Amino acid sequence: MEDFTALLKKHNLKVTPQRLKIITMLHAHGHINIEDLFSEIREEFPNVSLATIYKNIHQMTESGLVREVKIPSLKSVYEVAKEPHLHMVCDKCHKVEDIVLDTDKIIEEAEKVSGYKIEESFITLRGICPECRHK
Amino acid sequence: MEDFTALLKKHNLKVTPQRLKIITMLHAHGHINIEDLFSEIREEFPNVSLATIYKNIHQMTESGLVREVKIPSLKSVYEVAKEPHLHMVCDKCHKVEDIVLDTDKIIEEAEKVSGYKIEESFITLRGICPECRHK
DNA sequence: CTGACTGCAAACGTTTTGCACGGTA
DNA sequence: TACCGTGCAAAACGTTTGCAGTCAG
Repeated sequence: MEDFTALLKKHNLKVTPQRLKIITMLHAHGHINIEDLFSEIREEFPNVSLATIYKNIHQMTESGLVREVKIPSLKSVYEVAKEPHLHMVCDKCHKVEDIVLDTDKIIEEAEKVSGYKIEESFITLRGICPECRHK
Repeated sequence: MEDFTALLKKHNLKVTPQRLKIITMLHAHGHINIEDLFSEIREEFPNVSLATIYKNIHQMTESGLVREVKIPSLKSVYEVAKEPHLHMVCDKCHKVEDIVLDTDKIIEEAEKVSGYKIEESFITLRGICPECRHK
């Protein structure tokens, strides 16, 4: 995905420089929290308001363009919505990575055990990343 | 588990009426957020302070007696720490339930794919509970 | 041209802190 | 008794809101 202008239009959001920058940052970082997002955007738009960041992140989240990811013991981070995936968090360097895995088995099992009709799954795995292990 | 006095002592926390009440509430509800916890405890201890709730929840979380559970689109809830389990959240009635499931397969698969050494997993499944489905 | 978006400032809700008093061990 | 825990009030945070000016469509 490269054309963020089209992405905004697809979600019925007007294309503004601030919004393009937000999506570009989310895409570049993979995952980023509000505070870091704000200070990075400030470098290019010194007058950008924190309120603008919040308003836009909420609009984008509601329109389905962006997703909030809640991770234990970390601030919420945001990502551009894409195919379902798991989150890996490193205990040492605190980076967040996506991995794609087939979760059908466990969902099916959970439905059987609980009687729920499951709509969505949120899986976060905590541990040590390969880079930190080899230090 | 019934003896909350012993549980507190085991975690090197002094036994106070407020702390006993907090654990009793967590245990009774399974999962509860700070706001609800506060108002329920107020019924028995009208002068209890919100600061006391926060301080104690933090201490209990740090000592490993209590766990925070972050759930998408809900406030954080807290639970008495117990064996590893998944969380089921109902989209309609918003209740949170625990289920115990074998997650070894998916953890193993994730370790293989990512190269991480996984220490802990956080799995939340969103859907409709049996009670809400049959209405 | 019109409605939506932005930046600013104020308001708001939640969580944390400092301190004097009281209770546990 | 010594320290830790409690309640209260104030402060600190993070997030939201209202509004006047500006910009995208």
